[in-house]
Amino acid sequence: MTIRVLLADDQALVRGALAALLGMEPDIEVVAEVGSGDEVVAAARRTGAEVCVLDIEMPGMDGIAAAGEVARELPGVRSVIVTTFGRPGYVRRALDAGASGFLVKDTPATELAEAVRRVHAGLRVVDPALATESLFGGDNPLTDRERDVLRAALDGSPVSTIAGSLHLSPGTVRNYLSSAIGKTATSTRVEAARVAQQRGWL
Amino acid sequence: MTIRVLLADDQALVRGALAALLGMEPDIEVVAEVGSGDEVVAAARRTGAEVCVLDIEMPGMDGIAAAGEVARELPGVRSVIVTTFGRPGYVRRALDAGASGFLVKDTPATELAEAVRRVHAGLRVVDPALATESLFGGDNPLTDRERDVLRAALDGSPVSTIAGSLHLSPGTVRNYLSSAIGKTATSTRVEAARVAQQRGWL
DNA sequence: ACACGCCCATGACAGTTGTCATCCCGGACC
DNA sequence: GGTCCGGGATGACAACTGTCATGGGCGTGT
Repeated sequence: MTIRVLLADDQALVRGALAALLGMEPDIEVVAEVGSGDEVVAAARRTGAEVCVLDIEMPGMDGIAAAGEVARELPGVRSVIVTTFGRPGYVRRALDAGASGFLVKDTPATELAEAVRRVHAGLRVVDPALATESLFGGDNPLTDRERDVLRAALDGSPVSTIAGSLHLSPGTVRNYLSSAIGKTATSTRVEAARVAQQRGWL
Repeated sequence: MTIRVLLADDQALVRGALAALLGMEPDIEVVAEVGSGDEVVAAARRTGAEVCVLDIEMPGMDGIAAAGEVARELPGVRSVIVTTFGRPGYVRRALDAGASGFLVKDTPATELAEAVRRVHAGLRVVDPALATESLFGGDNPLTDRERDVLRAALDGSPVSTIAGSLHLSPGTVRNYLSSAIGKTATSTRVEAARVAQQRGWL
């Protein structure tokens, strides 16, 4: 009696490699592999997956959103988030969305299978270093609009462009940016956007 | 008689997964795994690796620099670059440094082993889509100093900070930025920095 | 010797950005 | 009803940024 696992990662090589890694465990069987978050629920339902291993950074629906959809649509199916970036805000968002596990890709390869087993048994698994950091790191102080303008400011576009894409007045955009710069303790909109992103606030 | 492979990737989980993937091939043996570019040559020499599979994005020495060191220090040992980002400039730089292969992490998992075999046999392997793009994408038009200021401008720091960290006059920094903005057809320093990075010009 | 390109700098100018005060509107909460 | 907070906006001001002209020094080719 094996644990049926679904794998979601947009990088085919990494996806295949993870499948090979998990496939070496006698008690684990990879029953589905998908390359985007949108396909997760359908594939999990079709193949009867019991645990979903989800990357966050994917085109279309990201791993956190996919975990949320899985939790709503397929009760009993658990999710483990596996991601490159150990951003404090991600952990909170992932667990709130209904994920049961959270690992960063620096963790030793042997621990993935162990995490899958634990999650399958109904336990929660969170990278310990990240767990404390996310508790201490505090909450997201940004308002909805501040997040919007920061996302639009990430690539360094001028205020006029941001205002156009959000259908706001340039002056309003500058107000939100100024407020976000204050909350992130930075001095330019791009610094504020990067800091916010690194903390998982966007 | 198997092909002896060294794996370098800073993400332990991915590294282990790639090892599992390659380990499934009967004619390939993973003889070393390292987490940074600095360890590559020593580990390759110690274990008698014949092919090095190198990620570009690593702390310390990156995969391209490591491939260059391997080519200089261990003639006969070949390198395959495996990276997340298919940036046109990377291909050129990697091949110039002495790498024999270049793959992006979107490629199907089955092709990695095949690439290792080809490279071991003395052939060159380059992702076909990227090969044409890098030929057409043209060369890096930036001067050394322009690259320096763009790297320092990536996170959105104000000119005064960039000038301080490079020991240059603020006016000089603005001149280089202005020139780089022109060459990248952008309108702010951060846009220029991001465009240059995406093309592998930094 | 000369031209060329890169490095480094200064000064001036217009345009953009960050800050602040101030306003209006609509919920939510006491 | 009053207070607070978020969304949206305007106007003014100082600081920063992008552009351009102009200068000098240094190394490489012809």
